[in-house]
Amino acid sequence: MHAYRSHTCAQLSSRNVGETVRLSGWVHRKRDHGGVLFVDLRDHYGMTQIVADEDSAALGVLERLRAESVVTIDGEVKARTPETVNADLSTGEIEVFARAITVQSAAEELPMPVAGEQDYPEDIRLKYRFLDLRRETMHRNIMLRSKVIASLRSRMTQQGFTEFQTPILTASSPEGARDFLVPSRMHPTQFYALPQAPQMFKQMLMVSGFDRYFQIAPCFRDEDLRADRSLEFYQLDFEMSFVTQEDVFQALEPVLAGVFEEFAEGKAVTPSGSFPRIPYAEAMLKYGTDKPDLRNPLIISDVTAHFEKSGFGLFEKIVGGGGVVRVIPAPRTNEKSRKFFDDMNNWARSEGFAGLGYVTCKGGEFGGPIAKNHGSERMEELYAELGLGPDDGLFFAAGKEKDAGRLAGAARTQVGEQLGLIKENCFKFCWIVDFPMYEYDEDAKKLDFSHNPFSMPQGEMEALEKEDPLNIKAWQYDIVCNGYELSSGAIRNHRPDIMYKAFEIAGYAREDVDRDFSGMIEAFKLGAPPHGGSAPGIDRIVMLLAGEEAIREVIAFPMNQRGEDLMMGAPSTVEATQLRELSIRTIEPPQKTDRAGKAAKA
RNA sequence: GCGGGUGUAGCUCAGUUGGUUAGAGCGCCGGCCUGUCACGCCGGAGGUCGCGGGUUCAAGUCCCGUCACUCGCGCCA
Repeated sequence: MHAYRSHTCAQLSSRNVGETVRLSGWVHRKRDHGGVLFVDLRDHYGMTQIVADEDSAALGVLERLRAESVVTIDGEVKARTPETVNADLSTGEIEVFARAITVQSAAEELPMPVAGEQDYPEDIRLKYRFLDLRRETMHRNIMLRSKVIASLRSRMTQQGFTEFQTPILTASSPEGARDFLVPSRMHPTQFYALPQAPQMFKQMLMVSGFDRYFQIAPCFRDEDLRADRSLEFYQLDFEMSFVTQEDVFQALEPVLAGVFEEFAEGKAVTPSGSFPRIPYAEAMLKYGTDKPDLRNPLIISDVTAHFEKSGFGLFEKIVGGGGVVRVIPAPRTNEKSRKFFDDMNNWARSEGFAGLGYVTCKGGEFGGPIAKNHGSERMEELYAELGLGPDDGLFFAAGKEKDAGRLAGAARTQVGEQLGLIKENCFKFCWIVDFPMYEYDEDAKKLDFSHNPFSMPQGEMEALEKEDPLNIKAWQYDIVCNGYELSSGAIRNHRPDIMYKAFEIAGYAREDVDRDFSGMIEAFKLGAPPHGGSAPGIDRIVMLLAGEEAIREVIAFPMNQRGEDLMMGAPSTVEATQLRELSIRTIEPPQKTDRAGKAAKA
């Protein structure tokens, strides 16, 4: 017999009754009845009930063992009597009568239990991640992650993509997020950077003629964390040669729709080939964000024109000053109390906005200060134009276009949630397209790239030369699912002449481009195919499929929101000799005690 | 850097208007229990009410500060 097991804890059934078996696993739960004792023995695969009574040598040992101890049980498979069968357990028709036990690892008292699905503080979960990962939901999430990645990989391969690896130690780039830097021992005072994305490398692979690249790529960005964003994350990074935006869409839609259909457990998924395409400007108006949740049926409207002249002075003043008024319908809120509308206003204030106006409507009777001052006749006009019914309320977001748009977008989500309008059990995808190439930077008082400077402008050189830069769109696109940005991509600018011109508009001299992006410019001067791609975020995909609200729930060993690994104690101070080798001197030596409890080394 | 929320036993939480010795469940320790599957019963240990200061005859409760965790804003082409 094998040293540790003849079967897993999920394998035995009534077919095995009478067999002598050996099982190994964790003591999940213990039920001690004195003369008879039950143990739920758990491994990766499942659970089997172990029984011991006074005829068993294992009884005394099992009585003293704590939960989560690891044991090997030798015993016999016995059928359970009909009234003791456990229908909730796949092995519930049998149990194993323990003849002998070997304790592989006796567990001490646990800082958090493994059995049960109760919530525990995240810092404890992260410090004892190995315990947390034993729990059913986490274990399932991590397994799902692996399956999703395997599925993505095979779907990409089937579409003729080739998997590559690109460097982790690479060069810092002035564009984009803050880099993680790695000091070079061999080149004192110089640093490598961890890749924010393998952007340059995948484009270089296209220049190298490989045609279709992909990679499950680790990416690193030294920016503050969010529930859906960590310092390190994985992307399904891909790039294609000789393609238009349309070709990229047709390559990615079946992969994403396919993997979601495969793992969505029956939830509706936007079918491949029918992802709606929403221009950026339209998304900002109708949804108040460039990552709209299409499960929410509410649509924002601009009603600025209605308030150019209005008895409601505040809005008239805002509009007169170049601001806008946007509205979010609140369908069938006639029965809602005044408190509902006031709470929404308080919510807006707590989010840091000036406030959220409202009009109530009950059987066609308007209420609230806006309606009163604007006049019911003009309100009726507005309602008719918006197609609102006599029992629909209305929320108002007014101010500078950027602020009002953002408030309207947040309010759209809040109203949708409060009124229970968000459709559940579905994944609604869309493309956001036609991102502007440039935007006006209010702080720097100059034009700047609004997103990726390496995207091809729509209209190419002609547009750059003739159009108002603020009207130029880029061949740039995002995929959004249920309000999460899943991927960002572009048709790249592979033409040095257009590149120089694009940078010139944003105020960068030819020498700046040559200095900062020499590798890419050089490559593009020696024969570059038109190319483009995208990079869906794998952590977010798995998070959505797992029904979780934080990527930490689908990452085996994540950091907390402060970028700390509480299990490993990272980041940490290092030995002075290590720093000396790297020609590094730290300023303001850290005095803090780190998470592992060890004092920082001076 | 800024704002919201939370902080009471190892864990999840309750704690009234500021008023006696701060409670419950789970876990832990001891005892009992031969059919449980969140086993049950009896008993016990376990608390710097995050920390510091203030108000008060009296603070878990009120005030100020601070720290930790968390969510968001800024940031993230």
